[in-house]
This record gives sequence, structure tokens and C-alpha cells, in this order.
Amino acid sequence: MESGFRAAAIGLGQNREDVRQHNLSTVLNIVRLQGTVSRSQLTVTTGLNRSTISDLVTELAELGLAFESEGAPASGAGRPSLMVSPSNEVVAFAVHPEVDATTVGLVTLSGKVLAKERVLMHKAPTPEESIQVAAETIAKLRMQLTNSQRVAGIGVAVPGQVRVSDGVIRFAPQLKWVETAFGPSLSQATSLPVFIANDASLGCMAERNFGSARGFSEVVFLFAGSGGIGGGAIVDGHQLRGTAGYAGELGHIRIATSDQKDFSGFSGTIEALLKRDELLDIFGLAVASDEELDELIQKAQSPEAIALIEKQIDYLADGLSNFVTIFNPQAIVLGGFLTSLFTYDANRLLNRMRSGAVQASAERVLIRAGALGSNLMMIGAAELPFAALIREPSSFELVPA
Amino acid sequence: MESGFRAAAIGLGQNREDVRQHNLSTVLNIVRLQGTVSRSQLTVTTGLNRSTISDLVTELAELGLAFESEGAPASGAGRPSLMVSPSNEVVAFAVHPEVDATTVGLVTLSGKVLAKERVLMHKAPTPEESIQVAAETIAKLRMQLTNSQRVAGIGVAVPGQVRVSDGVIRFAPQLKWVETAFGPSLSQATSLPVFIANDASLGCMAERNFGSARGFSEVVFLFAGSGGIGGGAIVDGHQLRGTAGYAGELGHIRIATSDQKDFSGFSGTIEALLKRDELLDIFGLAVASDEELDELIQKAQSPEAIALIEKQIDYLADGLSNFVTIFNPQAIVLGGFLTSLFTYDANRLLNRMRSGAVQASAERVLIRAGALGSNLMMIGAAELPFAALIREPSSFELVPA
DNA sequence: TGAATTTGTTGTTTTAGTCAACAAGTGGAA
DNA sequence: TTCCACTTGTTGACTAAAACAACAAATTCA
Repeated sequence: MESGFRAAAIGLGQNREDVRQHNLSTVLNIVRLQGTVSRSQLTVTTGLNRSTISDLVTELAELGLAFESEGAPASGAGRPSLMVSPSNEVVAFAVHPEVDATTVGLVTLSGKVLAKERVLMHKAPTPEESIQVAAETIAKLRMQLTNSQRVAGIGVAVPGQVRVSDGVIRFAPQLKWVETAFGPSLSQATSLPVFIANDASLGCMAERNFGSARGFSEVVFLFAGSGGIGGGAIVDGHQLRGTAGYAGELGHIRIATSDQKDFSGFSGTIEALLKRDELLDIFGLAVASDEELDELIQKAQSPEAIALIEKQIDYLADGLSNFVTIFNPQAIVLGGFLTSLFTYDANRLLNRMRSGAVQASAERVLIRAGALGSNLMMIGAAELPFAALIREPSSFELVPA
Repeated sequence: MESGFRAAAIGLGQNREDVRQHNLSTVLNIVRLQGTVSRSQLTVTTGLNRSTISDLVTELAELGLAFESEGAPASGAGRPSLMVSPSNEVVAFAVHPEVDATTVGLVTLSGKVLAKERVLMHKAPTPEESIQVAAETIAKLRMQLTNSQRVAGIGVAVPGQVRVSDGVIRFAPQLKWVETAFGPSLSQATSLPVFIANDASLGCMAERNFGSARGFSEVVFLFAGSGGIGGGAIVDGHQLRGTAGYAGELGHIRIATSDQKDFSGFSGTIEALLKRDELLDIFGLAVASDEELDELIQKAQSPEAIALIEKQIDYLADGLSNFVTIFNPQAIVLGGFLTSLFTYDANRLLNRMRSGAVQASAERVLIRAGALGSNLMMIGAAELPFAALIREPSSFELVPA
């Protein structure tokens, strides 16, 4: 969602402008995902002519979205090709509201987190409180921007269901938010365009673009935070969104007959069966960071702890089986304490996952731990304004610092 | 898969030819999905200029893919627009191998089934037997083609997992086929290009293009035949395929803790819990058509039958809940005896489905019975060669009769 | 019958990608 | 060092395809 929402032009046909825009998009996207690419590489991967690439790169440079340099990486004979890099001056703000904190970050077009502020909350914030904290922190970070930096907008990663068309949060279980026009309000408070989506879906995109699923076009992501289990999927290179943007709630998938309920009241779901709190309980803790919990899991000794860990691995495997059968992905990326379950006994997880999924799909799927750690949601949220920028590089309006 | 496989050109960029091809594709697709469209309608939906549409339609007519007529449907003032229709002379063969029969059909570009022959088998056929029957029946139907008709190719709908890249059937449980190069063999036997994919996925596409999910871009399809339960999904307007083409096996999704196994040996899956045979059993039958079974279900009197039907409805609802939560679809289309469960007590199904799915996704989803009946797989299979034709209208080579 | 309206047709214009020729910058061999 | 082979960048001419503008054609409605 964006302030000053404009109706999507439903032109199925393509005119000359569309071609230019498409090619600018493609080049810009390659450049920002690769970090730095040579012009000759661009001609190969796009299939476009040398002169066309030259033209496109020049336009991107004029738009301030990329720059050229001569750092040739000595690759055999011939004149060395110019290198193209994404501008470091194009940034976006990221907001991640949670029960115990609201985190705000500043991220570059190439996925680098320049700043991150985690504002702790004493109790679960109301939407208004969260918006105020976010707006204040953004204002603070904005003061520190240099004159040359320009802002693409604000991306918000919400632990709940978001209607992407107008930026309304339909339901955020842990925060207990219902029908909140978060996007429009934050946009008004900051005078910046606001884009908003589900947090795990954004995490998925982040891991695909800059994490452990780089370059893959079929990805499943499952993430466990303190608030439950979220998920997302990349299908054919694009985020799985569904009709209104609620798709990909993989944590709420029922995989067993059970009375255990998840935070949304569904029983037998992945979120209901994989409870972080149960693990903490068995180690006699009330709270712990993911790192602390991971250490406890890897060094677990008591039979009860081991039994619980193995039970949870099995449940996780059953869930992943379903996703493998449904999506036939290249990779599954795990986040939060799910990573700990995976590393504790990868073979147990893999074997059980394979035994429960369609074999043809299961035999080649990769399971990986997420690579972005605490930057995950910042990078993911920032992808939203950047995606809008990349969609129309020449007409998107960046806000000066 | 196609005979004479050519490497997919990985040009991410777009040149002038791509634009032309894209626009030809778009127009041809609109025309064939709508049946008949006015040129003025085409300018509106594509956003292209009058003269461009004129040019594109002329080219499609020259290619023999469409024709113009003057049947103006009197729509207010102004000069009446010319009507554009898909050619009736462009056809494709459809093949559907099953345990008890192999069905071959002839389908037009606009999804009309011109002929259908169901060749009964005494026992489960080997791949070779099925290929022979298919090739002979195709040859027979081919004799009856007129001189003006041209063939796009053969589409095969397989009840199992198909590697789309080379047309190899990895595993077809009911047929007990493993690692069969069905596509290449049939192509050799007929000298026609062969395209091949999973049957339920093709059924999904058929219902989206010509059935009860027309025009939707987010669709889930669940189909129950004598051989088990298959599924498919349309995501963002495209078939869900996954990395290799195995995605969308929705029947093998585990939804409960149970010892009941499905035909692939997975327990607690939708296919394991929703057994057509169990219903037949309780009515004291060994075999029955879907129509006969439907009548029995709708008129069920005995408490045991009613209990079983209701139990199956509940299982179906649990499965659909998962799909709603995952895909946030506009519509779910049911096929085979699942339709009977739905019509028996639609409210029970809907209420339970809603109670188990993310509310935001569940509140607007439509559940519908499939509309294509026994033509489903014929239309679906034919979509494969037609999709290839539509992808590149001006270079695709149609085979003369 | 004529005005208003919409669409088809035709010739011109524009834009963006391609092509070809040449200059520029590299590595390797004599 | 000097040339040669090779690759890339740059420039200007070329081209295809969509847009545009002007006019003709075919309808409705007053």
C-alpha cells in the first residue's frame, strides 16, 4: 500500500515504454542483487545488446540509482568491462512491530542495514503507540541522513494478516490488533509512502534475495519467533500473496489430530505443536534469546529434553513434508529456533520429511538455516519500497533527505 | 516437454520482438478465452492503440489462428466494432491414461471437445500398451481431420508425478509406472510434439480457463477419481509447478494423525481419509459411476452412511482449511465425488472449513463444483500444446492434417 | 436528415533496441 | 618491447513496432 494510492493500470498489452521500464527494472535488480556486475555480464544475462546496456546503465546512473567504476577484476584478454554498482545513497526505512518491542531500521538498496533501533515496550503496544514510536524513531534516523541520501519509503513487517491493497492489518494475534489502518496512519505521521505486508513473507523474500536462498525461484520459508510460527513462499520467483495478501500463513497448517491450540486458536497446526515455550519450560527458563536456547538444545542431556526435542523435530518434519509436496521447492529456509531443531539432528529431520512427502519432490530439496539473523525483518521490510522502486525506476519518486 | 527440445533462452531483457510476441499472445489468449471479442473491447483490455490491435488481429488472421466477422451486438451509438473469434481449425489431441481405460480426445483452441474415445483396458496397462492405444486412436482421429484443420500437438494428463522438462513420468501410483519416458515415446509413435503434465494440475487449468473458475487468478482445485485424490493450484494466474513440475499434489497432504494410508503409502493424508471405496462399501457396491454414487449420497438414509458422509465432509473441510490458509484463493473447485460431499451439506463443509482457516482468507473464498465433467481431462491436456502455441503465436509450427 | 459518437484505415512520427564500424584497453607470444 | 588477438565501449545509421492524427465509415438518436 502506498499513500496516494493510484489504481493499477490494467493494460495487459505492452507498449514501448513498458519495454524500457522492464529493461531498466531487470538491470537495476540484477545490479542490486549481485552487488556489483560488469556491463558485459549484464549483456549476457539480459540478452540485450552492448549499446542498449550502455544506454540503460547511463539512465540508471542519471536517476541516481547506480554508478559505474573501473574496478576490473582481470578476467582474461580483451578490454576490461566497466563495473556497475547499486547506489549507496538510496535507502528505505523498515519497521517491525512486536509484542515486546518495535524495531526501526535503515536499509540500503543493496540490502545493507545501516542502522537499527529496537525500542522496548513494557506491554503489548496499541497500534497508535507503535505508530508513534515508529514515527519518532524514523524522524530521529532521518535527521542523520546526509544530503545525498534519498528515501524510497517505509516498509512494515507485520506479525499478522495484512490486506496489501490498502495497508490495513486485519488481524495480528500476538499484538491483538484487529482491523487497523496501520499503513495510512504511519504514512500520515511521517509524510513518507508506506508499504506493508506479513513479516514471515518478507523474511522469505529477504532470504531469497540476500540470504541462504539466493537466486532460487521456488522457496519455502518457516520462521519461529517468540510470537508463533510464520511462513512464506516464493513461487516462480514471486512472493506468494494470494487474492488479498493473506497467503503463506504456513504456521497455521493442520498436520495432526491434537487438542493443542496455536495462538490463533487452531488445533493440531504446526504452530500449535512446535511451542518455543515448551522447550524453555523443560530447561527451566521463562525467557531466553534464540542463541541461548540454541545452546541449551544442542547440549541437552535429560531424557525429557531429548524426547521433547525429537518430538518437535518430527512435527517439524511432518510440516515440511506437506510443503514439499505442495510446492516442490528448491530450498526450505528455517528461521528462529527451528534452526536449532534442524542442526540438533538434521538426519532425523530429513529422513522423516522425505518419508512423508512425494518422493520426486523430496529427493532434491535443500533445507537450510536462515542467514540474515536479526537483520531479517529489516531487510525484508525494506524490500517493499525497493520493489516498488524497481518496478518503475524512472518514474518512482525518491524523497530527498 | 516437446520433441525437438530447445534450450530455454534465458534473456531476461526484452527487445522489440518480445513485445510483438507478448502482444500477439495476449490478444490471442483473450480471444480464445472469451470465445468472441470485439476489436474495441480488445483495445480497452489491452490498453493498446486501435491501429495496433488492428495490426495484431490481422497478423493472427494471417497465421490462421483467428478470424474476423461483422456480427455486431448493437451496443449503443457509433460504428459497430468488428468481432474477433478463435479459429475452429486449430486443434490438439488429448490423452489420459488410467488404470481401467485410456481416453483420447480432439479439442479445439477454444476448448471445445470435438471427439472423445475411451478405450477400456482389461487390466492396468503398461506404459507401452497405453502408448500404443493412444497412438492408434490418435491415428484414427487424425484420418477424420479436414484439410483445413491443423494440429498443435498432443497433451497428456498423467495421474502421477511428471518431470515437465523431458516428459518423463516419475511415478504413477495407480498405474504402477516408474521412470517412464512416456512423452518422447508417444512423440516418436505419432510424429507429433508431445506435452505432458499431472492430470489434476491440468484439470485445475481447465476449470480456470473454461469451467467454474473462469477468469480467476488464484484457484485451488481438488479432484477425486477412482484412483485417488489429485490437486492443483493457480497462483497469480499461472499453474503452480514447482522446481521440476511435481508441485500441487494436494491429495498427499497430511491433515490428521491416522493409520489410514493413501495409494502412495502416506498416512493421515487427504487421500487416505477420503476414500471413495469406503462410501461404495457402505452402499453395498463394488463399482459405480460418479453420477450413481452422487445419487446414493444425496438420498442416504442409514445412520452409518450418514455418519460416514459427515466424517468425510469434515476431513474434506480440514483439507480445504489448509489450502485456504496457504493460498488465500478466490475459489476452490471440487471434482469427482467431492462435489457430492459438498452438495450433500454445503453449510457443514463451509462452517468447518472456515473455523479451521485463517479468517481473513476464509471469509471470501468461494467453493464450487467443477463444471467440465467428463471433458475435464481432455480440455486440460489440450491446454498444454495450446499454451505453447500461445506463448509464441508467430513461430509455433502447427502440423497440417 | 443531420448531429453526435464510435470505430476502422491510412500515412506519418517517435522511440528504443539493433547493427556495424571503429576506437580503446587488455593479455600473451614473438 | 612490439605486435596480434580479443573483448568491450562508443557512435551514428537502421529498423521494427507502437502511437498519433486525420479522415472515412457506420451506427444511434433527436
